[in-house]
Amino acid sequence: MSDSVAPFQAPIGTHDVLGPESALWEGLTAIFAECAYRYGFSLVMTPIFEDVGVFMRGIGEESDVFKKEMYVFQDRGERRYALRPEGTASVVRAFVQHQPTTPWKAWYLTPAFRYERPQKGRYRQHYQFGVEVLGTDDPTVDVEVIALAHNFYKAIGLERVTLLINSMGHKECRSAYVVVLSQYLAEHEDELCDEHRGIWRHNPLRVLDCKRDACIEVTSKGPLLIDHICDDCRAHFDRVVEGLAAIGVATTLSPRLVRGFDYYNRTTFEFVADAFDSAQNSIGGGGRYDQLTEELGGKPTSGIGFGSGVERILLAREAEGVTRELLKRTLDLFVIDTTGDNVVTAMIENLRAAGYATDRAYDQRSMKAQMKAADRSGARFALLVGPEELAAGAVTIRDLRSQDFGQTQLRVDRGEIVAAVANLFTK
RNA sequence: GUGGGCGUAGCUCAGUUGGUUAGAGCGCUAGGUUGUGGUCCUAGAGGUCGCGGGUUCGAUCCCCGUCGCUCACCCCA
Repeated sequence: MSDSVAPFQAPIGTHDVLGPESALWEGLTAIFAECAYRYGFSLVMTPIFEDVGVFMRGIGEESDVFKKEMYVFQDRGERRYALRPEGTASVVRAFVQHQPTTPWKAWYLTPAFRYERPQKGRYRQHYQFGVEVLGTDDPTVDVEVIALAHNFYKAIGLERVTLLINSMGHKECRSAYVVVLSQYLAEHEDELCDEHRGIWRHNPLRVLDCKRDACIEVTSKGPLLIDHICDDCRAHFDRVVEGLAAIGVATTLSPRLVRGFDYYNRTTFEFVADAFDSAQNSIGGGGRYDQLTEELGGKPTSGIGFGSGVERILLAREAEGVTRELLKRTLDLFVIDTTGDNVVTAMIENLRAAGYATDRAYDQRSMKAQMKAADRSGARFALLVGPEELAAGAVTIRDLRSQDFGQTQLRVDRGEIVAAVANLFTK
């Protein structure tokens, strides 16, 4: 700590990830990338900030996320930019800009920013894995996107995850339904929760998503969107549900599922972590957005995507008590050197070049201190070089897992080290 | 944006119904023992008790403000 200046901290609602937790992040990322790869996706990277219009047109001017949670700023050229609050809009903008051949399948890992009060599972900067498919409205792709997510959760050890699914129909279905719903809500206005009683007209669909008993009571008896979608939308939805059933993915029809971004139509879905008892138990979700490319100035192109919050995945894993390691990140070798000779530095470089994760102590510490460091490093073997070994051109190799305090250590010539180590690891 | 809880060593936390030099465990450093590590022993470093103001003879403890953390609401990943 400094004498005069208070130490800086990460901004509110953001966090640093250090080891050993960061190994979990590496593992999740590797597994997600592998899942995406198996489904034929390739990585897409887009800027974390975009013209404000991308999100205004994308997630919708009227959405809460756009109205009160955007990080908007002006650059020196007076351009109005925003940090991305979610992944889809930017990726679709990139699609419109570059017009890759379709179907275009892209996956990403990105930070997302929302200006809101942080709490468990909710941050100002969080991370999302996601995939998008542009250029087809084949229900098969809906099935595959959902299956990818399903398999990803399974691969990282989550078992108690429920898939909620609904269809929002297309634009015309929805506006017709809103009329019916509004009529119904008007008749039952005084039964709604305090929050929605006065303002439900502003966005009737939101009432469906209300978690309060009063609203649930009313809407559970009211008209359902799924019953008011057109035949085409219904057929599309049925194909999705049947497709999922055919590959053994269990679905829970959730007629009241309404997601927060305006661009969704037809298939919408959400993955809920049952073990994570919180209002933030939604670990991922997505849906179809067949009008979004047009909103962003492109040709009409169907699209569907899925996003999942990394922090919430980790909370869900914790809640389920999943302890399975995702990625082995342990040291192979720790070199103890009391001579400070460059011969040792060269030897270590050789071991690293041969593929062994190798660390060492610095600052010419005592043998005891270095042995202790080796022990705590988690390395499998310690390689010791003292004055005696240096003079003899040799190294002492010691198994740090054994309890015998070095009675079985072996000594090899420096030139034979890589071979000797390889031999030890194959045992 | 609104409301609750919290803020003491690197980490996890005690503690003082306000009273002289603020504690523990872990970690860290040095030394001893162990054939050169994991156990054990000894010693040591490290704290403006978040920050600012007030009450008081005296505040880490009480009051106010502020910043931060945390949890909840709205909404979302």
